[in-house]
Parts: sequence; C-alpha cells; structure tokens
Amino acid sequence: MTSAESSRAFEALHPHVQRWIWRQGWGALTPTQERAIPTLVAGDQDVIVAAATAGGKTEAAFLPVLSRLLGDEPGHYECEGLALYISPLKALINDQFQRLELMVEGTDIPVVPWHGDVGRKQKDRFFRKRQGVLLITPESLEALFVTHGHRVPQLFERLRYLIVDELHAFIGVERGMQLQSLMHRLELTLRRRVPRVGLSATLGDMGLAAEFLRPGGGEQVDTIVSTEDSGAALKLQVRGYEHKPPALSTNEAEERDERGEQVDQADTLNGDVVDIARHLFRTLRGTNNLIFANSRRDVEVYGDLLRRECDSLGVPVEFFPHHGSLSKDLREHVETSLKTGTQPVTAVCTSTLEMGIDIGAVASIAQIGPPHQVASLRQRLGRSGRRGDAAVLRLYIREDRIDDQTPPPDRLRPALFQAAAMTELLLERWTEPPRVSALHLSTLIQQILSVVAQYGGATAQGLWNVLCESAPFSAVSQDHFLALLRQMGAARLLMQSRDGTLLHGEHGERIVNHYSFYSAFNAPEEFSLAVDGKIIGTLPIDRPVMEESYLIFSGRRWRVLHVDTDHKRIDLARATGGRAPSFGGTPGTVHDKVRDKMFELYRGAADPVYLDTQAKELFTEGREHFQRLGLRDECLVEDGKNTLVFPWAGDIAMDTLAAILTSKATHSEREGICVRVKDAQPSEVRAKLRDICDAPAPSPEDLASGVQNKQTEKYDEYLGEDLLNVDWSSRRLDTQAAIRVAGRLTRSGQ
DNA sequence: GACCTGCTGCGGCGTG
Repeated sequence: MTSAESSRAFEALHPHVQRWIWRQGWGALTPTQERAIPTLVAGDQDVIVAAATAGGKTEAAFLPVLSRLLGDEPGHYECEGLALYISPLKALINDQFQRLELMVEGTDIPVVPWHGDVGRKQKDRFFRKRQGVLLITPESLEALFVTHGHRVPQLFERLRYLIVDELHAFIGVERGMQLQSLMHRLELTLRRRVPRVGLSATLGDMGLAAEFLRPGGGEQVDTIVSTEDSGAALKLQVRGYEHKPPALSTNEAEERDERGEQVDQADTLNGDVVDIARHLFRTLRGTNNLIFANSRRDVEVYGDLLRRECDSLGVPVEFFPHHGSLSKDLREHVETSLKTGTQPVTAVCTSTLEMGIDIGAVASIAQIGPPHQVASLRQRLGRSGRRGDAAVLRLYIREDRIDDQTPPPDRLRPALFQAAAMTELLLERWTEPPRVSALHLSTLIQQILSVVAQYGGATAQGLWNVLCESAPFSAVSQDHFLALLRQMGAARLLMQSRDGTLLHGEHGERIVNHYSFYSAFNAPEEFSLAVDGKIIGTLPIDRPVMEESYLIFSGRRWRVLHVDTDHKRIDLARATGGRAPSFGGTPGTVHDKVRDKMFELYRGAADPVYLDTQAKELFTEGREHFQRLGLRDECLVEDGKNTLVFPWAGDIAMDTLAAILTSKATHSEREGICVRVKDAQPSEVRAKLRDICDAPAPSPEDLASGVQNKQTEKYDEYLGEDLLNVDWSSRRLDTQAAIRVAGRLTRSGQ
C-alpha cells in the first residue's frame, strides 16, 4: 500500500482536505478511497461505493466532494457549489453533520442538516447560502418541492453532487421510488444531469443497484466494490429446542384469571421458551450482546424473562428491550449504555439495531427463530467481531413436538432447515437481490399530487413526461396512467380547469396540505402508552387492549388504567402480572434460493458442523421424515383427500402457483413450505400442472382479482379495483416463475 | 404470520 502522501488520490485532493487527513494520522488511504477519490473529484460520473465497514466509505465520498466544492486553486477556501446528501435516517444525518463540521473547519463550506427535528434557524441558513453540504431525508426534500416549488431552481442552482447513503435501504420499496422521482424532478428543474453517488454496505446485486441509482443508465455507473475482507473469524452455533407444554394450560390460566388470581407469564409460556431464556442469561451475562428476536412481541417476552432472571438472583438488570414501538428516549438510553460500555448491557431487539448509528462492537449476536433474510442475518452478524475478535453467532430454533396430528410439512423441521439454509448461504456470501418488479402506483399518486403542488398545476401530458416517459415510473403504461388520473379525479384528488390544467381537488388539497403527505410509506395508526403523563411507546390501533387488563411492555409489567379512544392514548400503572401484546404486521417473503438450499440440505448426507446435540437430532428427524414422505424423488404427496405440493421455491412463486391452481378449479393454499391442493389426488394435480405449462400464462390481474385485502400501500385506497389488481400483482405475483416451477414439478417422480 | 423508516407552518406560552 502506498503512503497517503504519495498516492494519486491524495494528490487530487484540495490542500485543506489533505491537511485534514494528516491530522487524522492515517497511514494510508484505503483501496476503496484510492479508487473513489479521482473519479469523484472529476465530478462528472455516477458512482456506487460499496464497502463493508462504516469507516472509510463516508470519507471516500466526502473527501473528494469537499475538495471539489473548494475549487482548484490551492489558497482558495471559499465554497463554490452544493452537494446534496440524502439519508434514510435522521440519526445518520446527525452523525454525519458532526463529522462534516470537523472536516470543513477553517473553510467557508456551510453544512446544514435538514429533517423534522431541525429548527428554523438551520433551514434559513440554507435558504440564504444555497451552497455547501445539505444533509436531508427524502421526506424533507419532498416538503421542499411542495412548499417551495417555485424556488427549487434557485435553491439548487449550484448543485454538483447527489449523494445517497444506505442505498440498499431504498431499492425496490415505495420510499425508493419516491427518491428516484425526486432526483429526476430535480434534474428536470435544473435542466441538467447531476452526478449521483450511492453508498452502501450490503448490496445483493450491483447491476440492480446501478440501475436504481440511474434508471435507464445503470451500465454507465462506475461501481467501486471493496474487496477488503474483515478477516475476523466466525464462531457459529445453531441450537435446537423442541416445544414443551407450559406449566399452566390455557384453560387453567384463564380460570385463575377469572378468579382474580394473578397468572405469571412464565407459567403460560412454552417450557422451551423459558429454557432459551435461561441459556441466554447464563451465556451472555457480564458482556455486551445483541439478541435479535423476529417480532416486537418476542422482544418483550424474552426481555421480561431475562429481567426476572436478574431480579430473582438479586443482580442488576442488564437485559433491555429495543424496538420501534418504544419511545425515542427509552431506545436512546439503551443505545447509550451499549456505547459507553461501563456496565455489561445486552439489548433484546428487532431490526432497529441492524443499521444506523454506531453502537460499538458487541461480544456476540443471538438470533431467536430463523432469520427472514440472509441480508438481514449478515447485517446483524456485522455488529459483532470488530477489533479483530471472532464474530459469535448463536441461533435458537424451536420446533414442534411431533404426534399423530402433526401435518407432514411440520414434521420436516422447516424452521431448523431454513435457519441452516440461511447460514449456509451466509457462509457462501450470497445476499438476496431486491425485487424491483412493482409498479408502485401508490407512490405515483403521491408524486402526481406533489408535481401539481410544485408547479401550481400541470397538464396530463406534462405529468406523463415528468414522471413516466424516460422517468422512474416508466413501467406504467399510458392506459394505466390515464386510468389513474381518472380515478384521482373521481376521488376528488384532482380536478381539471377549463383550459385542461390539472389542479388539486378538494380532497387532494387537504391531503397535500397536511404534513403526513411527505412520506411515501404506510404507517399504521397508533395509541400512545402513557405512564404518569410520560409517553413510553405506542401500540397499533387495530390491536386494542381492555381496561384493567395486564400488559408487558418496555421490559416491565403494567395494568391498563384507561383507554382514551378520542385522543388515542392508553394510561398505564405498574403491576406485577402481564402478557406481551401482539403488534400485528405482514409477513415477508423467503427467496427461491433459500428453499433450494433447504432441498439440498434434506437430500444431503452430512450434518452441518454448527448444530448442537439437540439440533442434530431434530435435523436427523427432518431428513427421516423427508425420506418417509418420498420427497427425495417426488414433489407431490398424498395427504388424505388432499395433495401436498413441495416445489422448493420461494414464497412469491408458491403463492402464484397456488393462485393459478385455484383459478383452475383446484382450490389450493400455501401451507408453510408446501402448497395444499384440496380434494385432488396427485395424478390429478400432475395433470393440472401439465395444463399450466401448456396453456398461455394467465394474466396476473385476473389472479389478483380473487384475493382479499390488497390495499397495503399508503394511497392504495384511491386505486380502483382494476388498478389495484395490476399494482398488487406486480408486487406479489410472478407467473413466469410459477410456470417454471410447474414444469419442474411435472418432471418429478417420473 | 415481520421488521423499519418520516413529517410543515403557525399559534400560544414561558423564559431571558
């Protein structure tokens, strides 16, 4: 490695930035920085910088950007342009603001953070200067377009770079479509192309990421991928548990409840859950760790068990819950305790602690239940094993106790095999590519309303040109676009003036003028939970609790004093009993590759080395049942009057296959890792599958028309049935994949 | 039967 001073990248930087590097005492620039700096200083190309660690990536982008803003002359310290940094998290903006302030010290470069918690003063500073670095969220940028639309050309006149941090968090989701649209609208307003810079740690597919950053021009994006290995060793264990009945049956618990006796949550929980909590307590006590549970409810369940374990031994509590429904105060308290490290602290958390601010390295990671995605498992593992120590990961997997009633798919120990499959894929360095097939009509509605606000009105042709033609919503057909405008008219979101200009309708006006308009994603309505007037968190409004019932929340036990429906508020008081609430939610989708790997593990002979004794037994049983069902050679299994189909495919392909079979008068349902076809023998199912392969592909919209509850995105309520079917099927169905799977199935067992 | 993210303008009040 060359020393910092002698490298080409270093030479390309402004003297002020060079001095900043000296002051840091860096021996050398990282290879990623060496590659990124010359391209970014030139400032005429789109670039993606993908590097595993937090350190180095931000500098790889900001050192050259600040250099460019200072101009070519060595003695020049005045700012000559604007860089726009867009982040998905407010916390990240605050972090970057502090780092940048130190980097620009001694220059004239203004750095302005801009999000919902930032005061008027800072924002006015940007309105005056209109240069330097503006750190902003997509929502706040949206707000600028809506409330200062006519000023956008002047405000961003000097824009030279668009930097998107945590790029992976935007790809394939509504919020990412909004971001693409905003970047495109910005360039249209300025009448020029602005180089885009994407930063990320975990990208599953660089081609998709490049195409996301510059729709229609992904091939020209320069992708700089760090090949530096963290080098840390990995210690891995998958622990198996079989369900044990709770100490009290549901009936007994209810009877005691009715008699007014308090029921201890531990007595109503399955014995294996209590066993897992005990193992976590014994193993993790005394060090800093993260325990990831798959739901907020489980966070509260395990958080409560671990706290009581501490209490019963009379030792200080060191296990604390952390999830998105807890108040900011409570969450920040846990984050700070993890960071300072004076006392041992373990957070029991959801994906809240997967990314975002730096909490420092922890001794180990625990994962309860199979992870939903390999990408998420990788991100979680990355929190352990820094500073050269081995990364430690323990997975705790629960499986059913098998009896005569256990349905065949559950005998296969699917949770354990999914966990093992994901672990294998993690070791193979594979990551799910994002799904980018969705039309995102909900966000198109938002963007139409926003463009009308920005220009004070627009024609249908103008809207089409700005949003769809060679623009982010190019997958939307002209027919669908016109149908959408008509629906928006009917819902009074839009109205047409005499000269044909589209303006906000009565209802559209109301929506756009409320601050809730700026986000593209859907957020459920919530009750706030108050203790002595202080808000400790929230509960979804569709999960009501009764007055006088008991609740476990924030790692403590409460009695519900009062439910105020008008003000959406629930008052709580301390109690000794309680149960963890359910927070609801919609399930995610498992990728094809994971099911494929599960199939491979079922057929294999060797046991993975990372299984503990019980997991090994469960694994062996899973394979035995796999053999017994004849699944090695056959994917269709007779089950009473029904047939079970095991396609070893991802959720989207399986759901689509079930929908196609149902449309062919064979009622079918997804059941875990298989599809249950009702009242049909395997031979009939095989014939149906052959039909599916031979016939023309069914229209996804027709398949969607039989599905209930399709309104899931923010503005879906304004889509008519037809457009809703089009949009929903673009998100949730894949007929080509289903037909491929059907083809494979007809060839099995022959 | 999952998780997470974000938000303006202005009136009213208290404090320096």
